[in-house]
Amino acid sequence: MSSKAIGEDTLPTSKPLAVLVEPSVSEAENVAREAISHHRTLLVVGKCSVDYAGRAKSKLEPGERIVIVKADGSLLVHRSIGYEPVNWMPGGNVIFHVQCREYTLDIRAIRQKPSESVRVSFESIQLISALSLVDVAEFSLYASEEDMQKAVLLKPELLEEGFKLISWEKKVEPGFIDVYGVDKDGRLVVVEIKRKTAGKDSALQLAKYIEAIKSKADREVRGILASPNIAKDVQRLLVTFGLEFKRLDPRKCAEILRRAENKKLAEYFDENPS
Amino acid sequence: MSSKAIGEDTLPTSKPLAVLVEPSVSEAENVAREAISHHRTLLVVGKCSVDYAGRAKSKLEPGERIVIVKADGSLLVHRSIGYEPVNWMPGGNVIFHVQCREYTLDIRAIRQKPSESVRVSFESIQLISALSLVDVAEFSLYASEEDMQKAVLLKPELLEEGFKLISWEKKVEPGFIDVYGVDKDGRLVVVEIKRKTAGKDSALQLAKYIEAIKSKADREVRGILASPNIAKDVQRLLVTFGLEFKRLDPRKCAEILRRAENKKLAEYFDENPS
DNA sequence: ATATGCATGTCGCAC
DNA sequence: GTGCGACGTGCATAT
Repeated sequence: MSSKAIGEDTLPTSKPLAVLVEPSVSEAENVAREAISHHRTLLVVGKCSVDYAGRAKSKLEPGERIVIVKADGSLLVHRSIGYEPVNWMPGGNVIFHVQCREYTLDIRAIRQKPSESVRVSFESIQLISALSLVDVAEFSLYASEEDMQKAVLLKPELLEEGFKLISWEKKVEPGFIDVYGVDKDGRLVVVEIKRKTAGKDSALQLAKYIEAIKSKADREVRGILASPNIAKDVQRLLVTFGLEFKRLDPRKCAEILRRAENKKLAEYFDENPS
Repeated sequence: MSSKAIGEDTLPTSKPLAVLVEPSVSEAENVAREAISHHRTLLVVGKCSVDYAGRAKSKLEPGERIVIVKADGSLLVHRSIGYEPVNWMPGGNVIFHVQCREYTLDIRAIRQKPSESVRVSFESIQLISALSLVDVAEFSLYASEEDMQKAVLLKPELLEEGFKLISWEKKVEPGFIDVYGVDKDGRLVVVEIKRKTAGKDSALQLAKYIEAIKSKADREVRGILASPNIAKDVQRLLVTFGLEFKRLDPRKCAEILRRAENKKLAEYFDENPS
């Protein structure tokens, strides 16, 4: 989970490779050409028009915007309002052409599959900068295991249609069962929840719980391993023990909790401690 | 369709309100606070970490990124690669807090509905700029009427299920029928295509075509007005003449043409000139 | 390679 | 306000 790059703390923050305020288009051309050819990040603020042709066609009359060209070839044109770029090009196999015409600086981005192109034509530039952004940090989007359990308790149908909750954190011989219930056919179900990719230990743990329940209830008991994913070799284990896997998306769980309004939920769980 | 703002050509391009290269966090704080409170555009490049909590949760460890805060309250955090922002806040009812802590500049964006917040914490800043972007230009995304007709000819089901093409640009007394065919029940159908919002003239023209066909064929004839939209008062006219409206999205049409590969399509139409 | 489903989707439009 | 569909959706995953 550690995501610090080696030397990240010891290296000083990068300086901009270039910053020009109100340059001429030809001065800006050099910066733009260098930045794009060396796969740096290019940042341009200026008055420009934009034409797009490909999956559709579009025309944007002159106005002052922020344009970003990234190292991977993605291009963004942002107006003064709006979350979304008004024009763009997703990164990938994108070819750029930087050209200084009479009084304009043109940046063209072209890609195949789908075939489309964007041309940004600057008639004046307020600010241009070439940047060498150092960013190797990890981005993590998550819900905690507790969050995922709460989501399942709130919406048991996340596991399967017709699942009815009996209890949670149920004490059995080997430990605590995350979620316990019955399926639509009346069979007992033991659920083991894992926040991330489930390993062998999860399957083994689940198998033990099931044995514990079976020995007491003397009924058919299903076991469901609910996690975002399972390790490859766990699949065999599931088959061996007759267990099932249910993919559970932590982001989806997080969204469900949001919708249920965490505050009220917390009260509910405080008042009903398993 | 003209979209030039009054005075747009006579006013000089805006100058950046502020541009600071490698400022201290406290210097940057002033710029950020001013820009946000006056609903300007704020542009920051620097080493930052980002935390998001709301519909989901996310954590982004320190790295150098581009951060934009727009006049409408939208916030974007862009890494060195990728079309999409790694973190963001859509514009609208967003409240910002700018705070200079010991050695960091924090920018927090908070909104309700859905309840979520993003905090960007800068530990160093390469470049910060407050901008007053003048941009009143119109953005138009379109397919030509010819494109829309080609799309309908390629995919008649755009009009309705079971529509069979008979001909196009068919000559009748008052002029040319855009598209002519039969519906799934064998009734004749006359289609009038408009690239933009259809006015009364479109409905009247369509009605004339239908009369012309009826007088010759002596069969039931349906009339469909296909366009992105119809003017409010046209609705009454449609009812009066027993005409129908079918919404036709020019962007969708443009995409259909793309998929059909324009080149081959052009050949086809050249070889089959109505 | 294409087909399918999800997204912190966002956004616009009808009800 | 709320729900529904479209998007130059983008993007990942499964086939």
